[in-house]
Amino acid sequence: MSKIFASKNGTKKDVIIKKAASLFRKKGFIGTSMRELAENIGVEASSLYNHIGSKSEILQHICFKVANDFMLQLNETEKSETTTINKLEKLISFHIHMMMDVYDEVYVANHEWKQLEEPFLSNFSNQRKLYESRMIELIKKGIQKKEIKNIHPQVAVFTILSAVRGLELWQGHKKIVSIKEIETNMINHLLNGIAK
Amino acid sequence: MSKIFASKNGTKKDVIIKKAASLFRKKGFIGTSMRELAENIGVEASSLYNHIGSKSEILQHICFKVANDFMLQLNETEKSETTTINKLEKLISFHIHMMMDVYDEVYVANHEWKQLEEPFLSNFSNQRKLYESRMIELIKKGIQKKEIKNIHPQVAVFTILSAVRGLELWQGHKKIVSIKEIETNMINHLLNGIAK
DNA sequence: TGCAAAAACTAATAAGTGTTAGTTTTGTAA
DNA sequence: TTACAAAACTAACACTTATTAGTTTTTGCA
Repeated sequence: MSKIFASKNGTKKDVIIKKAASLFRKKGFIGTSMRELAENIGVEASSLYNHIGSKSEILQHICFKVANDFMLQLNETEKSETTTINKLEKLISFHIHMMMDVYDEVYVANHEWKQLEEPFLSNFSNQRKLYESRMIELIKKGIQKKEIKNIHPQVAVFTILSAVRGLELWQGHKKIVSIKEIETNMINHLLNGIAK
Repeated sequence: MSKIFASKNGTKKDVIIKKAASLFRKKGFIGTSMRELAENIGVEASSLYNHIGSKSEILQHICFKVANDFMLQLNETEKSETTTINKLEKLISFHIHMMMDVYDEVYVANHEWKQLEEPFLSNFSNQRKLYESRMIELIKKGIQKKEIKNIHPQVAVFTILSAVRGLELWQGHKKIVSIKEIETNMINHLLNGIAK
């Protein structure tokens, strides 16, 4: 059944999660009811449970998909043989494109992950901390190699991550300023401030 | 009644709003029930309505108090006769201290303002936009005076605002890294990247 | 065409929501 | 001590919540 449907948009589960991401972003996880989600899909609330286990499971899917994407990119960047500044540039660029391409999902992962239930809450929180500490290590190496000024690595990482996270504020301004322009300006701003 | 109480912590309304800010930050505006808030204060939910008009009114108080504080500081900074870089430094410093001193309130204003009802929602949204555009003007003048590189002012403002907003991530790390250290590092990072 | 499975439906559950009405307790000042 | 007002209480309202059970419809394949 519905194979054509599936080949276009993925399984119905995928459709539900996609729509949920959009609603969770706009109204929050708690602020979005299963009835509202169902109505947006064109189905009764109870029918959703033929495809998903619970409301919380939807949030898990969204958050861990995003976390996984960022982790994979970090793995790849760490492996690549290039300068530290170049690695940071790659990471920042990836953040920017994720924020633009899968805005709803990234936003929800950033804002609603605290609504996850255990053990997912701890798991997600640990992944975030791990991501941060690996970026800190990256900067430390850059300082050792004298590519980067003698700054406080942790503060630098938080500043960079916060700045790119704030790209969510750009939603609605995308027509006025091109993504490319945002990208080059932000990378310059954030890396000129620390590069030697 | 309770005049001693009042002189210490302000009116009972103030106590309610303070506790609400703490809960709203941890569990979100919708995620916090009036019963839960009441229990945290040591009272029945209905008793809260002797001091506040509605749940929504609490959120209004929090959001507009914060917005007002930032606006006042911006007014003062604009008036002060100093370099543009110095003005930006002042503003960034103010953001950092607000985030550290009234963390709950600033966090709630940043994350939960979308739950405001009209006309407060529009009012708040307009204040944010006004704040941004006045910072953009500041940077434009800095470029004219050749104090600042020829960057995209809007991107720079968003980058700075996002970075300082991200200071909320520092909650819990405050003991490890001193505020002063965070402050000087962030200001250098954010201003070295754009100063000529 | 008939069968089995997938996915929709209706109806109900138990719990929780903000808020109000009406009443009782508490604290202050005369 | 009495009177008044502030602020607490109990109980209830009318809804909304996520989720389940049981049933019917729809679908794809043999």
